[in-house]
Amino acid sequence: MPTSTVENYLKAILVRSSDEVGVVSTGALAEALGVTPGTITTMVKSMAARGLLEHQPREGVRLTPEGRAHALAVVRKHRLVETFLVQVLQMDWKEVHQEAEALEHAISDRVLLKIDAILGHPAADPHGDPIPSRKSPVLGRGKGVTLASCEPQKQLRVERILDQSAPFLEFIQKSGLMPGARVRVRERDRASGVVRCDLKEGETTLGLPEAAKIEVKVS
Amino acid sequence: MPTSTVENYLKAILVRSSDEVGVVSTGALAEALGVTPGTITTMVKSMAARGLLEHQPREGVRLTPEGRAHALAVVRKHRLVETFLVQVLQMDWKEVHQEAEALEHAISDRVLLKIDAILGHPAADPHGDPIPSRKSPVLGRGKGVTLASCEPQKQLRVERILDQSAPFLEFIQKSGLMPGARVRVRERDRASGVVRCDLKEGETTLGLPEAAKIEVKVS
DNA sequence: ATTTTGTCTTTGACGACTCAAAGAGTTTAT
DNA sequence: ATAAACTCTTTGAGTCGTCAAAGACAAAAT
Ligand SMILES: [Mn+2]
Ligand SMILES: [Mn+2]
Ligand SMILES: [Mn+2]
Ligand SMILES: [Mn+2]
Repeated sequence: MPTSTVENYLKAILVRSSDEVGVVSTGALAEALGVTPGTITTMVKSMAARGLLEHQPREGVRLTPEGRAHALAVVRKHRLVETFLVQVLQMDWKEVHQEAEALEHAISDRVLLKIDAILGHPAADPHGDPIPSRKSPVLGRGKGVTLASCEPQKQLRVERILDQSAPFLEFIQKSGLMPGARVRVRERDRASGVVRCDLKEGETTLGLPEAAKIEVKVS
Repeated sequence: MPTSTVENYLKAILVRSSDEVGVVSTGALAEALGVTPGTITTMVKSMAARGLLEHQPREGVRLTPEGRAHALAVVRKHRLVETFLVQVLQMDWKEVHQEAEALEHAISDRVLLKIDAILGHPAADPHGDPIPSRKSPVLGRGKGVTLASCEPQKQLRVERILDQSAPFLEFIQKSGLMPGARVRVRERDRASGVVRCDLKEGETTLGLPEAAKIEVKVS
């Protein structure tokens, strides 16, 4: 059984290996996990010895099928727990990511089955992130259009928030841009870097990089 | 923040310091925690240095007020989680102790508040163990009568099961002796060491040491 | 072609937790 | 009173996860 440290490493690698080859640099991991590069090299060697990943020195790291399977299981736990905390325990949307960060390592598969059943096998978590199913080794990653890239004036629906940081989620909540909300881009001004949107409850304005973190779908 | 290892040590000490002075021997802890005596001595020294307990070498260990408060908080978490797993997630009575053993270290106070509220601030867990409240530093310990010590022929109610081991819980469940059940001791034979009880659903027979693990109340 | 810069790895060290085995103290039996 | 038995502590060592600092490599600049 991997420790929770190893599980966090696996998750960080999975979520960053979006490109075709699936290689992640040790530097990116150091950044993501908040440890020094030397620590990453050490851990990565021990994880490679355990068969969880392959390490090309000075190149990067790639999950083995076993490592990938375990990483997906952890992501599944994380997202089901988040959904449970919001829907059953009525917790605040902005808090659940942090809580799930710990619970994902403590919840057994038995408990997870119960949670999944009570929730009715949801497909996405409260941030719109897809919940990997037990059988499909998929992890959809921000391929859709965003408020920064969509056509203006169309009726849209918020699909997914691509930034879990508390201040950003706070803003999303305040302005009513949570997943499921209907929204329309009134204008997008490249020069000033500003996007203006209409919502049911009034309007809201945000910067282009922020708009790019809100995935939408034509509806 | 104590690690989960330290939390388990605190809990083990609390639950074994039932006597007036509240002293627990390092040997008893080694036994309870499944580590060697030398490990206990080492850990106990570091916990004493952190102010969680006092250590009289070759005598034993006693929690400080701070250590005691933290231990009670962990026990509270454990028992509320057990209750939640049974009542909300409908998990099997015999499994929840094991699950709670991990979750008690991963659940935040915020989540605990929600759980406590949803359950309606219960006073006892599924085994009948009292749930310490946030304010009362109490931990009632098997002071009542048991099936081995009560008067025969009286109408009783099962209050508490004093053994969390899976096989024993399995037997309790099978024979219908779970907390809340009505029961009457038909006969107790010191010579053969056997207790015979009548329940709503038939009768059951058990040994004296086992009967002593079932706390009851006249009803 | 060198040098510089940026990234990655190695090395030595540490804290937390654990064990096995040897040592010290205490209690009980002879 | 001495020995035996029991319990507890010490010592030396190992694993895991981490850091700081020094070293190696590769890409980019000159
Ligand atoms: Mn985590
Ligand atoms: Mn999420
Ligand atoms: Mn525990
Ligand atoms: Mn219990």
